[in-house]
Amino acid sequence: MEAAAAAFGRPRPVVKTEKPAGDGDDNQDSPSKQHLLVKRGNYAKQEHEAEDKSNSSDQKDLSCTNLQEKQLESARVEMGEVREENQRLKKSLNQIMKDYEALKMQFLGIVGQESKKFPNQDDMSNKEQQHDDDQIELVSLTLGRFPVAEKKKTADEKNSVNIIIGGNDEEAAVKEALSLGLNCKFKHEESMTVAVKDVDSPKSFDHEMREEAGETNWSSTKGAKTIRSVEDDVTPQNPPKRARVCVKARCETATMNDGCQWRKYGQKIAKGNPCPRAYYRCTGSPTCPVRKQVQRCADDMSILITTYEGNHNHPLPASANAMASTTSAAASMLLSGSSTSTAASSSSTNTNNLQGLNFYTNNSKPNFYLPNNSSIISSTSPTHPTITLDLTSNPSSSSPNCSTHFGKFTSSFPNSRYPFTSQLDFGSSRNNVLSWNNGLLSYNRNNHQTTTTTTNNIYQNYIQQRNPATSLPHQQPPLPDTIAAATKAITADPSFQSALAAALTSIIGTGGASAGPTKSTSARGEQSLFQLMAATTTNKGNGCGTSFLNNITTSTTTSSSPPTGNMVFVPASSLPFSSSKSASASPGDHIDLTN
DNA sequence: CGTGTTTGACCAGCGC
DNA sequence: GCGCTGGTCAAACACG
Repeated sequence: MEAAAAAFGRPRPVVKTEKPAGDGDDNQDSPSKQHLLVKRGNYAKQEHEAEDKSNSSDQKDLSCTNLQEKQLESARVEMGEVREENQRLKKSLNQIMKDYEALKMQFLGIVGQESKKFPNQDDMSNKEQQHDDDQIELVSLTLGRFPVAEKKKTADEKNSVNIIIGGNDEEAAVKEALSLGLNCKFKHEESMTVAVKDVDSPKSFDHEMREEAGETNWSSTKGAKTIRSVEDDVTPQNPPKRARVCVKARCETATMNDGCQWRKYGQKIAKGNPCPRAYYRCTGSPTCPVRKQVQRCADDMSILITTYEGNHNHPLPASANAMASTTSAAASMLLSGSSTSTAASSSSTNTNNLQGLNFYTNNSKPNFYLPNNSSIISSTSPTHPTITLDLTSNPSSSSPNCSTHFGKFTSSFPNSRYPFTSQLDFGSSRNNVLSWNNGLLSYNRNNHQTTTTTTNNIYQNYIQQRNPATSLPHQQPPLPDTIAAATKAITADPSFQSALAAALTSIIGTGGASAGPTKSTSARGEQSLFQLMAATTTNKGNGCGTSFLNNITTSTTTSSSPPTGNMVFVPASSLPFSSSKSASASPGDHIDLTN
């Protein structure tokens, strides 16, 4: 209760009032505490003075005793007031929790309706499906402090997805793990099923590749293919949409280190791409349905495209949780946004306000990243949504679209009737710049909306200093207000935060090396970005491990707060990397958080 | 010996 | 029906 109250930035007077006055309390953490302590100190002082007086004169004993009694009485009265205040706070918190529950139920209802709109396929069932039916995992989107998040995760284990956004209030400095709501539970079937063995995987995959590189040779002829999805439980009445989460990032190693344990079970040479596509299966649990495909971009070998499918049905380490959160959140966004595909077909920019989570879809804006719309449209089979978190900033890419966007959060929801592609263009925000440049991921927070994006990008300066020969990412041209607004809203989406943060985590975790889909990935006890950020920010006194993430959103909506500076992440690709087969060692992990 | 990788074979869906 | 393709399986192999 107290923790929850603290999470909402409320003082906690009860603790102090419960203690007897004058017990030598040296705790002066919070202003409220200090306030109470001062009061108590005054009382104690008065009492002490009264005692002195009583010692000096017996005649004054009676009056002093009366004074003490009065003081004691007043102290009791004040304690009672504090108790009342505490009760009010509790009531307020209870009301908030009730509101939250109501909103959550509303959200679940909306999600359920959304999924019904897409009675997609998925007649397949496999050996692992039954298991999943019994054990639908929870995916925790934790952008805040982990301990509570983990506890909550274990508490309400099934069919739930927790999105915990750390509070950004003053109480963040409190040591105890606090979690601030947005603890969204999704009915697994509907929203959260990221997973998915996208039948259409080849097409969407190829399509993304073509989008990225402007390539046209990639095979996109194949529609839905083999459905061997193991993961998602599919009820015949309400088959879930299949979603895939594709993360693009510059990575020189075999795979991105996302914290999970992966076992490679296959490799194929996909048509049109000389680079083989590797298939990995999560080994965190024997029945874990999560799989991922790893393939390098044909045009830019430095770009690693990792496609995740499925939800983990086992506990994940914090670092792995991040990526799981990414996939879940991204898929959630995608699936949520997909419901608006119909509307999106008639408008260039569409807003889907999902329980406060703004989701924008865009299907026709030329500015948006859809160089090859036709392939989506030509899709005849009810394909599956693919959301792409593009953290690559490829100045040298042959694709003009590539060069004009720092980071693209692209989701394609191919639909035979209402195909659309939504793109979250990180680079379009004038306040935030998240970009991969030469393997360096930079986040630039600029709270002054009138300021251009890159002017204050210390990271870019840093890049230039480190590698003057390196060309800076393409300057983001001014974008229409609609896009900017969409970007703002998207970046304000907790799901987006989660996806973004998790992607960052995965990339940074890749570290110099990592990658490895081997057992060593998690054996090293790698540290997630969140943890690193939490430690860093806490040490700096921000007191909130999620301040970084919060900044992402708050900076887009507020211009009053002073700029907090830039954060520069140096991922693996910019560092010497090992070419070992397992590529598990990550000595080069380097995170440079500069303020 | 256990675990993970490699790699050819196999399966299934789709287009012609 | 056939071929192509993506995806998976599983035996052989490698590694610690």
